[in-house]
Amino acid sequence: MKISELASRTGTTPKTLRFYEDAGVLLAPERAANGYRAYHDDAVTRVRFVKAGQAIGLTLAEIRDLLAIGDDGRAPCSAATALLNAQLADITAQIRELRTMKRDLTQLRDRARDLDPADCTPESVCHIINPGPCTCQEHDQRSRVAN
Amino acid sequence: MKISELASRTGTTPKTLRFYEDAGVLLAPERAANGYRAYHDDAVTRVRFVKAGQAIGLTLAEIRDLLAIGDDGRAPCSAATALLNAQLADITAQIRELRTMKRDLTQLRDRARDLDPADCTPESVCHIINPGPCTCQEHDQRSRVAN
DNA sequence: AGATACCTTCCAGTACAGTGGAAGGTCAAG
DNA sequence: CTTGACCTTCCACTGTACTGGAAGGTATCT
Repeated sequence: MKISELASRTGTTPKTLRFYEDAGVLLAPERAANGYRAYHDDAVTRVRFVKAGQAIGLTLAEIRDLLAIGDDGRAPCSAATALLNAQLADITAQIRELRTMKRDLTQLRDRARDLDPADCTPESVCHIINPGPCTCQEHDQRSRVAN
Repeated sequence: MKISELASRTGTTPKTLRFYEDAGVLLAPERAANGYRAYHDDAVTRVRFVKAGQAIGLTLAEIRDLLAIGDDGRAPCSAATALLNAQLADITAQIRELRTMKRDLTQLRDRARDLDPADCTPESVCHIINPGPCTCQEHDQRSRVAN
């Protein structure tokens, strides 16, 4: 199969597939007499695996390492499990961080509703986003913006 | 105040402050006779504002635009509110996406517990991450692995 | 023969927020 | 007078996953 067929079979592009080869996630395929890449059917599986990995947030480097283990004939089970757990911890941390952000953002927005633009002074540049020494109570420990 | 003082007062580095100036979030300060940057005290406020913006996930470009409005003498209130709402929507979407990922990851991990490494076959490269047509029930509407 | 739709390689650029380092100027202390 | 700690500019690089485009070869259709 030529590169554009592999691309359409896997929902990607020839450009991306060549990039994956460079990145080491796809093995260099055989070449036809004319120099065109000639993929086996199992390349489809491999590309799908790459996409499955990406879908759970793995980087191409992580996917490449996992694939390299399989290519060596070893079962990537323990590496995969480790990655899964690391990824889970990572995602969980990211969610926590985003939730904190969201809470802050919501607080800021709710506070902005109660503010009169007339109160705007450039003391804190913009007291909507940076509730500094303006309308509200203040004491300068950076615990405020982040809270 | 010289650049390293501003840096230590705001918990950043001279390098970053020069970068911020290039990026347009910090105004070019006056220069001392020797060419050194000479910052006013309000630069501290400005840098803190930048950090407050970053803490809620704004990009330097967004922060820069907000600051430019303030620098023009206009109150950035409406722009700030709009950004806040956009940001809120964005973060919410990101959280949703991460939660989906987390659910998938958890499922994968739980399934991996029940798998025997002996079942590993390279059919799906790694059935932990890419539960393909292997040990388990599966049906993959697109023809499965023709390799 | 020409058009077109592929294919090849290689180089460069995107977004983001910095960081590293070289080459050189300045300043205070010893 | 030298040392060391600053400061200046400028250029390049980091990581991530591509994307764009140029220059050229190939295959197929008309």
